[in-house]
Amino acid sequence: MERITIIDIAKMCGVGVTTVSRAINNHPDINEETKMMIMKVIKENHYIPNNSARNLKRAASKTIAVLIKGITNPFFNTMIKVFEEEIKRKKYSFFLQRVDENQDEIDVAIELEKEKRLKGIVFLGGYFSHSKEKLTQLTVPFVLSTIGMAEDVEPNDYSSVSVDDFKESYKLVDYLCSLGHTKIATITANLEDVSIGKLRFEGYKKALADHGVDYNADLVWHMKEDIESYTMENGYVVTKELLASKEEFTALYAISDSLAIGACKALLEAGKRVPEDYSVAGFDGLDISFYYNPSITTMKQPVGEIAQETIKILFDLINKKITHAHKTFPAELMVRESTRSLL
Amino acid sequence: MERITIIDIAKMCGVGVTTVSRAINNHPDINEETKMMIMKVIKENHYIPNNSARNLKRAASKTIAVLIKGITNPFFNTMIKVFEEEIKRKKYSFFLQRVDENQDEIDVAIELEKEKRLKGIVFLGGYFSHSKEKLTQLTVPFVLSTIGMAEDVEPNDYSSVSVDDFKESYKLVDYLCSLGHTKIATITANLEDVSIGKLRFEGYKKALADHGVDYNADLVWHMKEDIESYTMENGYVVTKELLASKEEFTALYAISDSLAIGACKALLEAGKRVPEDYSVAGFDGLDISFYYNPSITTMKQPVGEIAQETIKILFDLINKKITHAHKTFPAELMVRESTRSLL
DNA sequence: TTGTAGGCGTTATCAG
DNA sequence: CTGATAACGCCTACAA
Repeated sequence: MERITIIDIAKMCGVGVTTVSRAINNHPDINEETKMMIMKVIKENHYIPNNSARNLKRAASKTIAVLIKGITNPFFNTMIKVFEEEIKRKKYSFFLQRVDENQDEIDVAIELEKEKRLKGIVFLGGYFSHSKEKLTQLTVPFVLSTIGMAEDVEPNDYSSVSVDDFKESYKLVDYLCSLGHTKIATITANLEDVSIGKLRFEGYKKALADHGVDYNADLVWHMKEDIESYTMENGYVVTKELLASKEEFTALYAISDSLAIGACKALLEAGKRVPEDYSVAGFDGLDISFYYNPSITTMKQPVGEIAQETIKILFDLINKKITHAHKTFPAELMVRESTRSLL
Repeated sequence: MERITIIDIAKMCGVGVTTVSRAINNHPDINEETKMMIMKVIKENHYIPNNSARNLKRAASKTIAVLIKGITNPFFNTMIKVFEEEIKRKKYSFFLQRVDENQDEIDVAIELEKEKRLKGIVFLGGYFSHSKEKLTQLTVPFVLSTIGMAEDVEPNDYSSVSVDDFKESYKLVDYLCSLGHTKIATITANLEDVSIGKLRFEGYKKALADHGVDYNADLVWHMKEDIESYTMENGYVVTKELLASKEEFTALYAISDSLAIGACKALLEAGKRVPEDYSVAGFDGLDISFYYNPSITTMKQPVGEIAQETIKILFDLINKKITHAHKTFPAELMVRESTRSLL
């Protein structure tokens, strides 16, 4: 099968390559009729321009890439949809790239920026702890969406949109305390975690402290390293161990809804009732937290708004209206069936 | 910020571009020392080769693309992971591309094939009804994984791996009947559906017929068009309508687990018990079907095996061991808490 | 409105 | 082992 190129089309049409190029790219300087004719020939011969060649030649394309780390996260789907809509509305094209858990997203971004002549980048998920030097290798505007940042990164070096994980986590545990719970177990990230896992855990500790509840390390359980993190399975397994430990508790705070659901399952399987025997709360506000039985009390992240604001900031950056921006949205406490008052 | 190219690197190293190229691509014909030196300069200057230029020049790359339609489907994640592992194990690189619901996957594939010089393609999800003419525009091997095919497409024109949706759906409904259920409502696809939705529905009808149960159109409910299909929300809304209709039934078969969960929620909210008042069954075998309360009886698709076989066939195609192949895996009936016997 | 020719950054060829 | 140089397929001055 011969590769058919723009030159072939030009020959078939008896015109120059320029004209064909113009027909393809909706260039104004072209006769409508010849354009029609060319397009017809193109269709008939199933000619498709080679993107590599285009990108190579083009000085800049109007495309925005979204790099997503940990495609597992269920609420990314919603965000991606919003990104796509907003980007298309601005007449830019949209490119989604998954980046592996153990890949450096900045490296991927740099490569992609050159390859596709990107106008902007959105980083979704994962954890950022790159040096300023690395960050400045990115020559196009970028925004971090729902991403944990290392504390030592200069806020002036990047833009971000997210929820205040510390504060919102605090609110949730505060709510649990206000229901009279004092023995609140938690399923949280590993100790080395420095991202949202840590923030949510800090919120937990602070809330307990503010309620005069002594911190009890025996109530703190970490996700299993050998199971994918933040999954139902992880919550399930950890909760089984928690139960087996005979440690007393009246409420369980899992730092994600998926963990919470796994926890509920483990509780229910052990013949316990939720919330009669144990209150359970999650975090994120996934759809399933509503559909689960019992429905799960959680902090709902305003994913749509986060996504929208991300794009807004990105375009402000592109249009040089701003040099950087940080926006945090409040999460919403969804009080549902899985928690009850002890008072 | 100046774009730095291979030529710049060559100059800085005092060597020719060829040598630099060799260093980058691990070509054997190069002195280890000069290679070291060049790599060092590359690192220091953060030089990154331009992929567009590479793809343009390269005759063929060793990359396999996976085109996925409807990223929403939760079990695709598992499959993607397997694809990635298997492809990397074969020393090929892996490229994942999402294709929009209303985009023609073949068009995307053709474009990508040229751009990236693909060696093979996996199509995941969606529905296929392309003409032979269209299919043959694809000059590289491809395999359809978990995809519904129109009946009029020549099996010799493509390869596929999936579950027999008709047969497995039949088995599930057969099981429901064997529990003594005769009034089995179903939440299914729209009438125009010609893909897995139709197949599963046909399986439902056949099973009823074989058990001598009269087909009752009033028990057949279709997903809402204005809500994303196969979602919990869709199952939830439809089931509310079903309940409001006062139509009598003892079991509900939703053609996906997500629909089934939405259905359960609607039932539970209405004060009904599952399975005491209504048995509920789903299809797919998602993780959540196990974690839900009650756990959902379902047909579990062997997603890992399907993914593995997909890659195996793809490489057989690439190595010209075969010209096409079709493989169907059996699904596994998972009898769980959401269904009960009437006998 | 149309065509010619040069170059985008790499890799492959082929001669040193 | 190394280095010019010609493609790869397209876009875009510039000239016609």
